[in-house]
Amino acid sequence: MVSKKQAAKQAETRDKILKTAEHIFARDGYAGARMDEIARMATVNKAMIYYHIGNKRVLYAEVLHHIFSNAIERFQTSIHNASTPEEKLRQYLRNIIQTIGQNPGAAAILVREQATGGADFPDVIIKDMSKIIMMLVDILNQGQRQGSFRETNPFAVHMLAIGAILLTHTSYPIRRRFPVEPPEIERQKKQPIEITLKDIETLILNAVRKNG
Amino acid sequence: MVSKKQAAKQAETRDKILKTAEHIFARDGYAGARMDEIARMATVNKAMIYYHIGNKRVLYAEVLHHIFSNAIERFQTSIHNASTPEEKLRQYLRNIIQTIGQNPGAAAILVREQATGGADFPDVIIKDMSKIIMMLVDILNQGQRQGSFRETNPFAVHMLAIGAILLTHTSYPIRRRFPVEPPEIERQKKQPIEITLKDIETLILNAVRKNG
Amino acid sequence: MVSKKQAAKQAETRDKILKTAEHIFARDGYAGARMDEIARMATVNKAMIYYHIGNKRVLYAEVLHHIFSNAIERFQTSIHNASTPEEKLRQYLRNIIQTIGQNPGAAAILVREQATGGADFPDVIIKDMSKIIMMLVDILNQGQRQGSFRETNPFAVHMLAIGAILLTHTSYPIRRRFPVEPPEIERQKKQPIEITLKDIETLILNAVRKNG
Amino acid sequence: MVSKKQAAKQAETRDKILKTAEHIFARDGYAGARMDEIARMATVNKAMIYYHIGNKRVLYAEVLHHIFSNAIERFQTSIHNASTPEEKLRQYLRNIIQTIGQNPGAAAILVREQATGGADFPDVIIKDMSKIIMMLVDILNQGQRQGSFRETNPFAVHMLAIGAILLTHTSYPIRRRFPVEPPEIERQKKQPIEITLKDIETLILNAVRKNG
DNA sequence: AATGAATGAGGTTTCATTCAT
DNA sequence: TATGAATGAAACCTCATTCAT
Repeated sequence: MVSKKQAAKQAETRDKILKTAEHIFARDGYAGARMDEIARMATVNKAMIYYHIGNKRVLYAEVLHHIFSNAIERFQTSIHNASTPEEKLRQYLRNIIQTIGQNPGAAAILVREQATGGADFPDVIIKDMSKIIMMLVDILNQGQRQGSFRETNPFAVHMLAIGAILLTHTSYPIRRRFPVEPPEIERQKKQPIEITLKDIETLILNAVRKNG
Repeated sequence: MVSKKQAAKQAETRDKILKTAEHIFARDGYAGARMDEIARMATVNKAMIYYHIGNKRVLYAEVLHHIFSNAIERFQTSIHNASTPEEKLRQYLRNIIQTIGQNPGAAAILVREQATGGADFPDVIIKDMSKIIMMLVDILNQGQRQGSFRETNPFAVHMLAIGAILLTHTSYPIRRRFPVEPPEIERQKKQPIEITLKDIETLILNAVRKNG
Repeated sequence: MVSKKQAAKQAETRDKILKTAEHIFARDGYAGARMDEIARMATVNKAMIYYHIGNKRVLYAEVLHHIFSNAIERFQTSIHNASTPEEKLRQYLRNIIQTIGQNPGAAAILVREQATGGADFPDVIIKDMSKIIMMLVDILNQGQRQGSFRETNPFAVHMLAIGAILLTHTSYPIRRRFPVEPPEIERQKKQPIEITLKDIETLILNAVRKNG
Repeated sequence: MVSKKQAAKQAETRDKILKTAEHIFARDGYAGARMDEIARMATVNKAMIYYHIGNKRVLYAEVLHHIFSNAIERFQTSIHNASTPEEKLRQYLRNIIQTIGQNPGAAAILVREQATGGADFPDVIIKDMSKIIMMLVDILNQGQRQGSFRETNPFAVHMLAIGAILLTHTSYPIRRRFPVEPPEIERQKKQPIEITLKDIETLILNAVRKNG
């Protein structure tokens, strides 16, 4: 007999834990994260993590899952609405940018995972990522057939997009430390992340389109 | 009075440690790496790491330094030989590709460090990275003035280049796990890393050139 | 919601650790003491020391604090009850003797700390020691004004008292190894610690009183 | 065939090691002392300590021996020159004071050793200390028979003398940290060690003499 | 005699996980 | 459910001692 109130509270606790865990995993990586700190920051007893979720690995998987299930869902919708391949590609890139932007910590976790060779990536997620690439393949193919896109290697385009977006996010704090000289460059250096991302979008479109 | 033999052996030991450490840090990250394993894999007594180099943090810093001082040096040379801005940019990209390709583990470490916000990055290295960007700025400016390049945001171009190259390297193991359907895509998926990188190079050139 | 039983057990664990630590620190000194042994002798998991108290330094400081706060409290009470300065001085000495006698290990720790120049002594304790000296100063002054005590240097008297008492305690095991000749001396050598202390008390009174 | 020069240099090295070791052992105690630091401070290769002297225990024993053989020798001479028991006692106390004063570090080591129960004290030294007590016994007996001294417990007198002198030396740094109030006491607190020792001498004489 | 390198045992501390209440 | 206490494995680091040159 679990009352609704209890169920709600339980869900809330679970959520608090996951959100905190995402933050810590993003900051410290899997090995660097401490169950103690996660519990403390979530104002939850350490044993409760084990009770509600499971051990460190499970918690990590859950965090990944949480990030992705949230993200991919929102992702797949808005592309069909676009008409031309160019518009679709633009939509596609904006989706990725938005998705990553809305999940603070997600970028860092993703990037780290890549570095590990993704040994900890659950298959579900791999499958989801694969779907995303296939969507890109479709868009590029369509554009090629219509004559508006060049012939390109979709994996290379994918690397370009994801790599640049992730790096832009994760390198942001470092970038501010760069010493640069001419004042005009200094201004560009300080520009907000969104502008850089917008320019990346344009560059990728230029790279793919037949002639700008 | 230290014999030459001893001095040589000492350098060798130091080197063995650093090389092994680079490998392990790349694979497991800072927190995940184990001093024990580094010592074992380097076939060196654990205490020797502390004797020759220092504690874990120092070892890590040394590894970073080793990677960068090796890399950046090789880097800055070959660009002046190129004549046209396009050729220079190509040279520039190939240099980055080569440099990262020749330092196994460097990519993973770099990428992780980004994820941390680079808190552990020594200033020297930041300065070096800055120099690399400034080189890119010069090349892009020159191309613009000559009318062969579009007007671009150099930071965005930098993110595109470094992000894509790093991701291509670090994601290589994951990529092989992608399930993809049409056999022609499957073939592309399996293509060696060098081909993807070549295609990335082309894409970036396209993105920057006025009209391909 | 912590049950009373748990709270009691917690206090008990803390106490067990502190008591054992006092013993070990007294026997082996700070550097010589082993956290392992303290844990084993206290029948407590090693990590519990860190959980309940802290690292080795903190444990040591806690032990010092424990000794002193226990001691000084009991100390300051009984002197006011005495009437004549002579009686007060006697009371004072007996208090010190008792206090040190009741804290096995305290003497050794104190003595060692002196040898270090007390670098590790918390200020609180220094202050407490200072209070004790000031009490002695008062007693001696009062006796002088009344004409029953000689004019003396209170610091010298303090050294005499504390030095002799501490040494009597700490040197007890060594003393038994002294080879002495005439049987009557041998008998004195073997006398229990309390008799020596009593005689020290008398000697100090004689040293201070105007004429025995 | 060892040349004289070599022998001299060897002795010099030995001496440097012993002197440094005395200093370090005095400061850090046996367990706290580090062979590394001793070697470094003596500007001697670590292995040389083992070559010239032996392992840590042996080094420590050697330091103790060095302190005592130097000290006790000088000690036993000058007492016979005195005529009255009172003069002899004064002579005796001054000898102890001087001996301890001239061996910086000796006091600290001695005091620590007492705290350990002197487990590491060689028998030779115990015997020497015994001789010193017997000298005191003789002086006190003589004085009693002549009617100038009270009947006293020689062990108690010995504790008084040694305890106070050692404590005065070892506690000197701590004493300066005592907060004391009336300016006249403050002045006394700051007085040099020699004055306190002189006053201790007087106090002990008063304690033993029949009527001051 | 002298040096720098090496060794191995052991010391302090941390941390994921579980237990008792 | 929730808490503080407990556990044991292992991680980092140190240090006395020895070796090779």
